[in-house]
Amino acid sequence: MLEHLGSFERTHYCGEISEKDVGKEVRVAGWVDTTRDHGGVVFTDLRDRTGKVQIVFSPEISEELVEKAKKLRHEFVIAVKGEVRRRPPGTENPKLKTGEFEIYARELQILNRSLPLPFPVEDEVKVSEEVRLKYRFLDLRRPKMAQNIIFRHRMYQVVREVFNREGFIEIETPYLTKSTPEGARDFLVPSRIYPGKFYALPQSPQLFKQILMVSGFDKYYQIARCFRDEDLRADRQPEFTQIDFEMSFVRERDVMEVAEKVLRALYRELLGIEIGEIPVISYDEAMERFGTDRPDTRFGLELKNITDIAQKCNFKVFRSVAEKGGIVKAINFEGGAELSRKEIDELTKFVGIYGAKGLAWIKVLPEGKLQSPIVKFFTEEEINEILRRLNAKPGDILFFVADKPDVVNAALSNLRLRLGKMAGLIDEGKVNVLWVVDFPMFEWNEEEERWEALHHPFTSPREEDVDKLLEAPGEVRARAYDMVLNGVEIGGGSIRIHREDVQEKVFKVIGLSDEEAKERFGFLLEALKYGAPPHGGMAFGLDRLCAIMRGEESIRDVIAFPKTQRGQCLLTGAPDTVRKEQLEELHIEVKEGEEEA
RNA sequence: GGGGACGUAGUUCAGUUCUGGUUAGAACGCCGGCCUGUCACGCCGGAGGUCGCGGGUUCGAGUCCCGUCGUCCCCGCCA
Repeated sequence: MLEHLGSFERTHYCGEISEKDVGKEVRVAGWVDTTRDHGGVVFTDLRDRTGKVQIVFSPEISEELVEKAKKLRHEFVIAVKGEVRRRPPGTENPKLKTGEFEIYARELQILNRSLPLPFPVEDEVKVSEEVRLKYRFLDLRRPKMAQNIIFRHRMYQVVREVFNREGFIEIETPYLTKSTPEGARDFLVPSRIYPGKFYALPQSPQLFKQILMVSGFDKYYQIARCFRDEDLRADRQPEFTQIDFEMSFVRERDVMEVAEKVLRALYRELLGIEIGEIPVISYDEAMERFGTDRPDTRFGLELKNITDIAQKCNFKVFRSVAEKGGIVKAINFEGGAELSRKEIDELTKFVGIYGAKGLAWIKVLPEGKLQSPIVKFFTEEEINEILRRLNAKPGDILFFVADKPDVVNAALSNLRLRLGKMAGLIDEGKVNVLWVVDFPMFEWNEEEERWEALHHPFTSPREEDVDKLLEAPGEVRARAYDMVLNGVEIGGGSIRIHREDVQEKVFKVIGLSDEEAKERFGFLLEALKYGAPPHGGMAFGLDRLCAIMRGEESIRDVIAFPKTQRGQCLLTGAPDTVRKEQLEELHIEVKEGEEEA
């Protein structure tokens, strides 16, 4: 039954049949989307990656041909030779790009069959992700998914165009490299030649690109795969792609300008959107106003600090928090006074996820009266100052969280997002980009009782802070910058340390002994001794950016073959056990009872 | 490591708790037949189920209990 391609040569893609082809003989090939058998005439929608076109099999051409066409089923692979005709008046299909035309088939080759499908190949498919991932080859035939993947391809091209035009050199860095402590868990690759030794897959090309600067390449870029063995989320995969670049003899602004060029080109050329001036705000300001270093500034509902009032008030919950170094912040959910007790309870539960022990509230009723479980603890002056500071009007509800700063900020920044969504305050059409700068260099890790690099330990401190590195690490500011798009961190970078003495100091602050530093990063320290130029760079998260630009919720929908939340590839079944001989060659023994069936 | 939602034909779901009871339904898809302008074609007929898996309670379990596996969302984690 199946036929060979023979001398068939495709002349057109399905989705590209147009006015100029009318009357011409064309040859198309693809997958059978649907067939409609009318007894006499048979209609088939033929699909390839460009779209669909209707094929007509008519008994007026050949009874035999129609009989053959009746055998077509979903996703059969066929090649068709026929004449493009304008459809008879009244039978045009406005839903199809090619809906004014159709191909009158003269020849039909059935090249392959398909089993009945586990799910229909169409955009509005309501099927579990589990099934989609198992049959990813079918999922990727769905026009929306195919377009996502093609869009991603076009992103690579635009990115390369910009960097090439700006004089950057594309260089590949190794995937088999050295494990580095600090940061995420590494994926390890055992060495066959060196028993007991391991390569690590890179968490980023960071160290290699810095070394390339020392080598004098001056401007480097790469669309690089990165690997991190951490738990997954909707926006996190164990392997992901970065648009990575690095430049020598630059300051923050130079790097940021290149990044802006890349982002602007992507939006202009792929979506026809011009991105305007990109504002810059400090980390401190972002934390104060939004409670996060990646604020979504498409809407208001900003946080207000009332710790000073809390310190003096008679509400013990607030006051004791303030006295212990905690803070109290509040948010005015305008027009929210109609929230029910149940809804408030739900929001209380919601902030609990982020560690908040409670959610205090004050309703300003339409007639101006206050309703709240906590007003009785405050003087009239204090209440008036709170209302003034939050710009509260009748009909509003104020929410308060008191706790350690990170808990308050996490709880309220997430509450802000939730309320913004709930009230429909977020304009999904907006493209809101901003820079966050002036990050602290270090963060105190309470569990490990040591300072940690907030960005990474190769980030340069500000010149004027270098002297404070050892005495007051908490006050040191980093020369780092993050790019935030609609509340998503899409990229980040920094001016790096190019002096060995400064790099050693930073290692010391984060508790890395000289020996350890040498052991793990000796090659970097060594390189810094041989004429390392001042340099800096940045990396964009390509998957996230692609997902945002395509309006997808999950980066899995812009990755051809993603992993599940437990890190499995449902298509191939990875990870999987390997043969005993393979393990032996690698000098690896799996502990008894820890093997999965 | 923790919290939550879900798991029943190929697929999406109903049935599941309060209230366990003979033969587990629907839609789409699939198979067969009819139909010359459909495009979510239409009409007639048919097949298709280890109710995720294991154990328990019971005269009797899709339904109740315990465990386990899987998918998704979140917290921790992700320099």
